Amino acid sequence: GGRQYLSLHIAGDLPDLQSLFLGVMDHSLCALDKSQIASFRHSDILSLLKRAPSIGLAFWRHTLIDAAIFRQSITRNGTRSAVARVANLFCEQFTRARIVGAVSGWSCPLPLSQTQIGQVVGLSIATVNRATQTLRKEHCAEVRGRRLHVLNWRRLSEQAGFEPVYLHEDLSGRK
Amino acid sequence: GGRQYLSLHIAGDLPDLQSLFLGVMDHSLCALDKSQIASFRHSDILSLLKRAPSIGLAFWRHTLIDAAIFRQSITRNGTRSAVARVANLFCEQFTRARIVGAVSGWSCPLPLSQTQIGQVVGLSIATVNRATQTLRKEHCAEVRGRRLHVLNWRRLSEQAGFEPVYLHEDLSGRK
DNA sequence: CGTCTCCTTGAGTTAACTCAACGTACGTGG
DNA sequence: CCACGTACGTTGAGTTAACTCAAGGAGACG
Repeated sequence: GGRQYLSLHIAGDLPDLQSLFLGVMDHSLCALDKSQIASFRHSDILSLLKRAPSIGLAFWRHTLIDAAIFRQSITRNGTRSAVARVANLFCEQFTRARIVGAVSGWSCPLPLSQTQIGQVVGLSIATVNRATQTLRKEHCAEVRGRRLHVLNWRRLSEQAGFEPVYLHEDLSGRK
Repeated sequence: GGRQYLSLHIAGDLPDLQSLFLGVMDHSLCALDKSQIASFRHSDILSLLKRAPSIGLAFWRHTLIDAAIFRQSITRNGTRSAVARVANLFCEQFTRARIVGAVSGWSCPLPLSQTQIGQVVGLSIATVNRATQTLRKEHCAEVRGRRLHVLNWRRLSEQAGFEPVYLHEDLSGRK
């Protein structure tokens, strides 16, 4: 029943670690924005990991955070209303952009059409449109020119039920 | 908006690898069936990984499969109808049970009430009830006494749109 | 100027939800 | 043995949130 976006990657992500250990890709990647792509031979990575095991642990940690983001998608698209889903997506993208330093003022990149937002949060385009309008009218957030502008973070994250723990941005959490 | 189950673990799974590298748990675990729990000190695991790095890679691979299962949950709960969601869950549980040898004949454990199934696939109990009845009437599958009985695998997996690639059961896929 | 993509809006339909009630099986305590 | 409580599955009626479909408007671009 239609396309489903599984996750959105931003600068610095390693979107294809899966292929390192699993023979078959169960999904595909596509670029939504201007991208630079670097590719590495599996053999090179594996020998790097052998020489510097701590890098392997860091990659592994990255995988764990990806999984946490997937979990968040499940709860977001599970029980919540349309407005809450869209608001939650906005919160996540803004927070992740902040972590990698892609925020300027109260805005960050959001290279998604409303159709694509719908494919992320599992809603039809009409519903997405009405939800974004609600958020705009309530001065929570708005999208202009492929950028997300946060107007009132507190209200937005309340609408979203946003709990950013799962992003594990506190790098000192490393043990 | 209500409880949301994120994933179901079965015998042999390592449900808490996350805590190894991330300081905060963003979710909790609960037992749905009789369970035996083994716990290990992080320090012990880390020193084991140092001595035998290939075990680390195997754990990492496990994490990647978990992530693949999360992705599948996202598509399952995203665009599909109630019957398709429930059927898909049944297919996944049956296949995973088969991989670990927990299938006897055409049945496997399914220690979930209809309420809990709803919390997995994001549906109300009434809808889950009607969906399971549909599957039963169409002789696809039925649940009796906390066990899932598959009556017609082909029809069930068609209803489910089930594509088991993501479970990566082919261990030779390891590189 | 035409075309394309995207956003917007309205009207009608439907799938799923909510709420409430009832049946059945099972276990427990009197 | 019976009375009771509890958990779970089942069913019906009414409501609603989201969907579908169709149309129109704004902006970018050749």
